[in-house]
Amino acid sequence: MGQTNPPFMSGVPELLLLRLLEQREMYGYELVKAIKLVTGEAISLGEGVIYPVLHSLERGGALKARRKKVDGRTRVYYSLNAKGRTRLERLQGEWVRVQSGVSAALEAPANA
Amino acid sequence: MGQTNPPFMSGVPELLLLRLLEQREMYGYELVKAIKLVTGEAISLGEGVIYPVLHSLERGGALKARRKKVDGRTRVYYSLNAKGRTRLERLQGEWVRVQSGVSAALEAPANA
DNA sequence: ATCTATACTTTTTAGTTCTAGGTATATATT
DNA sequence: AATATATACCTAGAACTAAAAAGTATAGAT
Repeated sequence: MGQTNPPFMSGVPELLLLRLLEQREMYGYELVKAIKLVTGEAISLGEGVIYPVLHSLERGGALKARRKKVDGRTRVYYSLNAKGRTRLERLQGEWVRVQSGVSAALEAPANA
Repeated sequence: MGQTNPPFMSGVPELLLLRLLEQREMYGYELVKAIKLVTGEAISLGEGVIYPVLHSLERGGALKARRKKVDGRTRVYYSLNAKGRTRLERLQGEWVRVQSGVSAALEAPANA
């Protein structure tokens, strides 16, 4: 008892973050802009979504953080480590599964 | 104030229900099985998800309910009305938008 | 007699995401 | 000089969904 699964469609913000960080290290504010960009404006996640996810991924050992001073401002750059790559693969697999399922439902005339 | 948007990935259970009911009238228990079937087991929504959604859609005027007695058991058949068809179109459009956005993010090498 | 499948329902809990605020520095504008 | 905008971080609280769990009841199979 007490063992609950996360909502079946969740984890997309996380998936997007991990996918971007797989390509190169980035900082939070940069990720906010990047997500809007790569999704063609389709998805827009505010800082209030991004930062908490970054922190929880770091706590969970999926991300490594590195502070860097640039132009007097401090940036926190995040990069994937092994655990993060595993997690990315898992989330990506789940997404493809769900996405395929929904597509099937939408396309199927579903009759003889 | 007080005006909040729904989570950007939500509404998939609703979308699936509406899509199935667009094809023919069905009852709750039937929908539970049908969703598993048409999504190729990718998505499995329990009765605790289906019934509340059906009720709220009915209250909102998107669905019409019709009770029917079959073999001593009572079934509540639901069918789409105009409002439901509009809602289906909107949700489907949203889904396609988000789905495309995520796909773009997953596929993009995103560099020069 | 018991178990499984059908059929509906509601309550509680868990979890994510959204909004809205807050701090602070640098640069551009008026 | 003052103000506005962009950068960059952070968090608390609210809103909302969906999951789990349990409950009622009938029919049919073992």
